[in-house]
This record gives sequence, C-alpha cells and structure tokens, in this order.
Amino acid sequence: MKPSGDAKLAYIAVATRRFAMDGFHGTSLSNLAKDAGVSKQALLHFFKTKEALYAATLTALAERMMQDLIACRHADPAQWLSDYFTTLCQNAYADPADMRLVVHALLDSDQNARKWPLRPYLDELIRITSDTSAGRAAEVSAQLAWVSQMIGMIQYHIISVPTVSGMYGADTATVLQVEMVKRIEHAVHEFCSN
Amino acid sequence: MKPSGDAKLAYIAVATRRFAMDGFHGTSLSNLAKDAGVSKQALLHFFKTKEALYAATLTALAERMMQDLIACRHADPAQWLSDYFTTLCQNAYADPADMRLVVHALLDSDQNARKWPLRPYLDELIRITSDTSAGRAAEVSAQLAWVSQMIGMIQYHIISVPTVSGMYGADTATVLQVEMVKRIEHAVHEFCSN
DNA sequence: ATGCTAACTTACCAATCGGTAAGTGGTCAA
DNA sequence: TTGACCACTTACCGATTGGTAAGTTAGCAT
Repeated sequence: MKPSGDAKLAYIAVATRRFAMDGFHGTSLSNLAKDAGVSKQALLHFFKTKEALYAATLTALAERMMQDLIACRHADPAQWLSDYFTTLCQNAYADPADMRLVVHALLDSDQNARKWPLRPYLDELIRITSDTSAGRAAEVSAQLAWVSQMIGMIQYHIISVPTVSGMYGADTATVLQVEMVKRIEHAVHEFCSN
Repeated sequence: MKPSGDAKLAYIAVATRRFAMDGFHGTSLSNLAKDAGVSKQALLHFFKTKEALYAATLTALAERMMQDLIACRHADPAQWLSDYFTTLCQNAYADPADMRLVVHALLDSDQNARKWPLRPYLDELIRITSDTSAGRAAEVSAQLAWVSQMIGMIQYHIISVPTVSGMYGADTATVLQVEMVKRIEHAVHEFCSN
C-alpha cells in the first residue's frame, strides 16, 4: 500500500495546475483523473466532491504562499518585502500556476460560501509592512491598500503575460518582465522611504 | 417585427453580465437564455456558437472601453489619464462587470485562438501616455509597462473587492476604495512629473 | 490463515451541456 | 394574395458532467 498522504498530495498538485489553467468550471473530474493517471473515483475517494478538492487546493496554495513569504525572512522588513515580492514575481514566470489560481479564486462568485484561506498570509504581509519605518506612520487601511496593490500588480502582470506576448511579441513581453521587477523594487523603496 | 439589432444588443448585454460573473465555462446557453427571457436557440440564431457570442461580447467590451477613454479627452494628456483612470475605477464600483470580464478573458487559456480585441484600446492609452512630458522621455516598453500596471492595479482591485469585504468587513473595503482613488491620482502624478 | 481497512476499479446514473432539425407566426415587398 | 424572410420556438441529439453503488486488490495486525 502506498503511503496515504502521498497520493492525496499528488492529486492536489494535479488539481492545482488544472484549476489554475482552466478555473473551477473549466476543469472536470475526468480531466483531473486523466492527468493523475487514475479513475475519477480515486479522486472522489479522498475528496467527497469537486468543491472539496478545490477547497483543498486553495488551502494548499495558501500554505505554500505563507511558507514562501516566511522563507524570505530578513531582519530589515523593507528588505524582506523587496526580496519576497521580487522572488514571487520571478518564480511566477517559471510557473504562473499559483498566481493564476489566486485570481481565479478571486473571480469565483460563490467565494463567500468558501472561507477564504489566504487571510493569514495577507495579515502576515501587513504585519511586516507595519514594521517598516513608513508602515509605523501609516494607518492600517493604507498598509492593506499598499499590500493588496503590490500583490495585485504582480498577479495581474503574470496572468497578462500570454496576452501581451501575443499582442506585442514575445520579446516585448520579456522586456516587460525585466521592467516589472524594477518597478516592484521601486515600489517597495518608495513606500518604505516615505 | 422588432428591429433586428435591438435584440442582438440585448443578448450581448445579458451575456456580458453573465460571462463577467461566471466566466466562459461557468456560463451556459441555458442560463443566458433564461436571463434574456428567450429560448437558447434565439441566441444561437444570432450567434452560431457560444464562442461566437463570447467573442461578440468581448468586441463590444473593447469598443465600450475605447469610447469611455475617448470621452475623457483632455488637452493635457496627464489630466486625461488621471480623469480616465479615476472614472474607470469609480464606475467599476457601481458595475464591476467590464473589469471582471477583462480579467476572465485574460485567464482564458485559449485566448490565442481568439484575436484580442483590446489592442487598439491599449495602443491609444500608450499614445496618450507618450504625449506626456515624462512619456516623451521614456521608452515604449516603459510606457507599456506603466499603462498595464495602471490597468492591472484598477482591475485587480475591483475583482478583489468582494473578497476583501468578506475578510476585513464592508467598511474596510469602503475605506480601501477611497484609498485606491488617491493612489491612482498619485501614480499618474508621479509618472508624469518624472 | 483471517479479517479489517485503505486505495482504488468498473458500472452506472440523472442532469445538463452545446448544437441540429424542423417548424411557427408575423412583417413586408411584389 | 402570395411568398420570401426574419425572429423565434419545440423537439431532439450524442456527449459529458458530478456523483453513487458495488465490487476488487493489497497490506497489515491479530
């Protein structure tokens, strides 16, 4: 018998890629089963419904993002933020799945039914922001606004890469990526030296 | 007999709301027909496939966005941009459909199959940007980067409103909206006085 | 060896999907 | 009056959907 959690995690990994690519409604259990190389009832054995599998996918995503954030820990909170946002963007070029998944989840209209698992991640980001010299001076709403703006700017940029590449050419898209990293660093620097 | 184009436009309007809410895959012809108060073959009479209806919806969206941009015309390009982005964001609070639709379209993986109809709109935005004093000095890639950053920051903010409202409360979301408009004006001012 | 449980499989289901075929009723030019 | 045309409807189609029911297989403790 295979270790229990192993297959389950593999299914979540497969689901992450599919849901990130095609969204919840664009993904079928048959697709996921085919990707995983099992029957779809293998998935339903671990996750009672498609919704449950999706929820597990989002939970895993939230934990992953939190871990990535913690992994960038730095004594200087401004440096921490700069490092994190930069690597987040860079990693997303290689694998945009997580960023796409977040945006898909944001667009799901029945999101109120599911509890939103990214709350701790956002809170941690706000906490780090409030540790910067500029953050201490700003109000909480301003910190939340800045954090969500940074995340939004990165995630939107990532999901628009294929379209921009199709419209203006792959080389222009590449130039835009370099430009984007500079803009991230600039945004962090501008906020922290406020 | 009703005037021909009238019903067709009404169907596109209905489709816009549904596609914006649930995306392409999350919307069925039955749903659209029910919303429009007709049978689904009434839709297929004007649009041969669901894809064609979706494409027509995106085309109408592109024309609408272009018109809204032109409607904000101003002698000073910086003022033009500031006015446009601000009103774009404000209008989206009342009706986020268009912004949601754009993001949904960005996420569609088969976007390369459909030609992207928002190209003229983007080009016009870049043209206006290049007319600013800072724009003349910057390279085209920098202008594109800035424009897409502005659009992304607004659209992402709009689609995240329900989630933020659910996480931090409706009052916090409202504060965030006010904060966002200030950030838009600040971003335009910062870019143009570069 | 035996029984229990976890991890699957095949078989099947009603409901819904996008789409086709064949009309129906009204309007308008001839 | 007639006949073409347009907007639209009912009826129907095979394919696919998410999900249920009932096995089947393998490992492990007893």
